[in-house]
Amino acid sequence: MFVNLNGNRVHKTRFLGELGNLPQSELVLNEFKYRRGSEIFGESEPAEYVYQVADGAVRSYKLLSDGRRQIGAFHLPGDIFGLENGGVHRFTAEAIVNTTVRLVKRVSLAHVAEQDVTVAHDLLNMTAINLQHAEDHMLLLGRKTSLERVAAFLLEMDRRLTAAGVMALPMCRRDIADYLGLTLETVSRALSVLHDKGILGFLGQTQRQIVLLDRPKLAELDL
Amino acid sequence: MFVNLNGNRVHKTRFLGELGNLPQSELVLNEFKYRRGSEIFGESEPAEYVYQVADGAVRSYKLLSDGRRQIGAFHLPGDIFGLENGGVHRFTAEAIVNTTVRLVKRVSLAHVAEQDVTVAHDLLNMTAINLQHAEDHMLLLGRKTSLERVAAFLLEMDRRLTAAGVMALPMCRRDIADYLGLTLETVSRALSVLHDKGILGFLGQTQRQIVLLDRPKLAELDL
DNA sequence: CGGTGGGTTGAGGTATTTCAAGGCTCGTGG
DNA sequence: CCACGAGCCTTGAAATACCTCAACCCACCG
Repeated sequence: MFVNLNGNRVHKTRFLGELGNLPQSELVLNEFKYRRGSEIFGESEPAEYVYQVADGAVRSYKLLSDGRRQIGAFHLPGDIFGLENGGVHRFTAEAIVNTTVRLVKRVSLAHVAEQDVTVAHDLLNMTAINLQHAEDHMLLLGRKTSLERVAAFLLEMDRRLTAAGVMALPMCRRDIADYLGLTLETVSRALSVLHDKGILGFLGQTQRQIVLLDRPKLAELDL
Repeated sequence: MFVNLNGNRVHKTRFLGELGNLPQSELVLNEFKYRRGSEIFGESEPAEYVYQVADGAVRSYKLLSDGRRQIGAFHLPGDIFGLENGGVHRFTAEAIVNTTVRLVKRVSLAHVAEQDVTVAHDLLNMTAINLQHAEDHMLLLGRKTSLERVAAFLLEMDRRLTAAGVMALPMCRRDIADYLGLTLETVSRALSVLHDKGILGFLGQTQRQIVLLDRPKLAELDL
């Protein structure tokens, strides 16, 4: 083990799951740790690696020149991100909390895909899943009210990261806002409304741990 | 030639371009005509065919239960649409004007892709292009002002369909609005602003033919 | 302990929507 | 050939959902 320039720790491991049963010999790679807030890759940088979240959480986003930010996706343990068809990243990716990622060299993956049809198939599948998420998110961003957006967000997170009834959100209100095309105040108010309606509850004082008390009512708000 | 249930005309032809150099024998298929406003396929219908616009224009959109609509993309001559990785359409597609499409059976395409690596590659490529468009559109929908959205729309259409300096938009203001996450009035006002600033001009009384007089200024508004 | 990084809440401002009126074009039918 | 209605577009005025600005609270941490 050693330490890289960002103070992030590094050691060897193997890529897991989702990419079919890869011939592991081809795809041994590094495991990396990124500190809360540090950048994993930048928009328009050459895409050298493909990443998988081992532990933690990642946001990927685009910026406008004046600093407005749109988060396109949150990546949670098990998720693969940074997969590009062209050679260039189209988002910036940052660790939301201290995060461990596994990575493979993009070219070696492309190489394997040429040999192995199932891997090529998996690549297409993953791209299609990303596309579907983006399509659903366009509907949310273009046409839903703030309450509907927050409800949809909670349901998405509930689906993806609930352990035993409690949702421990890794991201702050500003991240949620930039994901939903709102301001952090509007997100906060929408959560308060849902809380007042008895649809959700908070655990602890941190406001990051949420319990969904009435999923059906939340689903009604989604549409 | 014959006429189908919708009164749309049909005859035989061959699929063109974009899918590499397909072994054409495998992919002979029908050419179809859809009348202005008619549905080509519906959301969540099984995806039997993949389509290419030969002539005309198509919108694909999602609806919320109360009728709010988000158009995810416009398809212009040469564009392929209705390509699904799963077996189900995730948008409704409608002809904006009288439109001719070519179509191949999805299964036969999948079959060819299994044999031919370059076709599989093209499929991934097309999905990745759709993904990129959706990602860019999320930024627009989540973070841009109405003027920026309309400017971006004009630049996109300029790039995709300008013939000799004049842009003949096939879609109405409401379609543009539902694409940009705005109301038709807001789109109309934004166009008026751009017109007043001397950035664009109208041709004829129809307001569908637009001339970009100052592309650099328009690009500034995009960001 | 004081500062910093979240988070909530209130008050006021504003971009966009909603509602409404009017104009133009085009197709249809008397 | 003209009248009429439907569709499309623009523009104004009023309403509103969301944003901005600001104050305050709390937890955490050097």
